[in-house]
Amino acid sequence: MTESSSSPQPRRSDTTRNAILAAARERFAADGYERATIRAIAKDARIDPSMVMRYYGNKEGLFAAAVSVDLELPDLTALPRQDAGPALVTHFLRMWEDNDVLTALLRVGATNEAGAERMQGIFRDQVLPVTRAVCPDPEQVPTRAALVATQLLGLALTRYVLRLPAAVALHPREVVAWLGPAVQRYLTAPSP
Amino acid sequence: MTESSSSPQPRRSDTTRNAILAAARERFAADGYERATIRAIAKDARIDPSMVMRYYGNKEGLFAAAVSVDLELPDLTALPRQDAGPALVTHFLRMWEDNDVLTALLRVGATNEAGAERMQGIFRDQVLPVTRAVCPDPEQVPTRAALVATQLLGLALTRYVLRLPAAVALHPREVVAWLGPAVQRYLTAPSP
DNA sequence: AGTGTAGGCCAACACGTGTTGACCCTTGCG
DNA sequence: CGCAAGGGTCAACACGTGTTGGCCTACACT
Repeated sequence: MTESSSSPQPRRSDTTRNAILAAARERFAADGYERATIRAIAKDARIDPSMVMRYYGNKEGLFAAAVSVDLELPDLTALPRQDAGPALVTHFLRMWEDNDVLTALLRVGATNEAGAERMQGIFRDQVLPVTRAVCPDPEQVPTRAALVATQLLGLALTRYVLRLPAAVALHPREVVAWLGPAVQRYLTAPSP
Repeated sequence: MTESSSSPQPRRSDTTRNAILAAARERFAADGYERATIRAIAKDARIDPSMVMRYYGNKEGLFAAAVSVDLELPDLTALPRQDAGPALVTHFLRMWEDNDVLTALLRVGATNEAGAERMQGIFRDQVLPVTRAVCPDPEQVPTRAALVATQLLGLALTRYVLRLPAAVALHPREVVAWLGPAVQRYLTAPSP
């Protein structure tokens, strides 16, 4: 029970709110924005659809509340520079494996303009800074970060969204062993 | 009753059919499956929505007819083995730049189960064989093809769907220079 | 010419959606 | 106890969707 951190008193309805958010995350991740209906989410949360509106205003508000992403990216300056790539891949893999939100965001980002913008924001606010810490030439930071995103989001897409069998079958160890060096190269290798 | 199916006479309605398909491709690419409405497609084609049903049965049939993908992958055995990666990247880049269908398919694949299955089919029927021609160990073919897909689809996702500014800004030459070696490594480098 | 058939439009149906407002029930406090 | 306030439900609205069937029109063939 958290009471003094930001919201003064725990409301009696918090469990319902959380149930709604959990159900919303699941359905957005599974179905995307349009096909995840408020009625279905409410049903999952064992609640009336109108409660969703009461608490979150409208569908967009629900999505905004349900999908807030903190990649918790590690501080890459803390380890040897040539380990950054594998470390990033490892972190992403674990993050995606047990986090509906990321799949939801990717699915929605692929169809919904607002979703795409949100992903751009995450890239700008979370990926770029971390890249900046590792990459020598500041001018190359956006390019290199974009290349990294290319590879990591491609992994997420094929493995968690499209579910290409061959991509799903990869053992996490294999993924790190293969993608780690590739990402490392995007981060620190001299421009070709 | 009518003519044979192999090379029938050009029907009077072919221009309409093509207009519908073109409009469908555009809208599916721009909006994804659910938000691309038959009414909107019909309007673009300057036609009544019911014509779409007459010619393609239902929305799913329209999608199936509109999105038929031939990647026209080059024969990688025709060039030096170490050029396969850059050649693949170059080909994909050109393919995506002027082909709505691919973006449409990716968008739909991200939300729609049927779309995802279609992408799996393309991977199986078109990407796997080409990889097989280049990759020495047959047992590794699925893995390596999946890795390639990871990188190439990641590029398409960030550049054409999410439109991350830094990914859009990359000059095609840069893309090839950076991704070419990465793809090459996935194809032919010894397993790590 | 006449006529059958394919091309095309219109209006409507059934349904599912997001959203709303009126109405209960429980809780906590005076 | 009484009673306000918030948590929760019900039924309905307005709208957009995929889809259907009836009707009109213009061409092609005999």
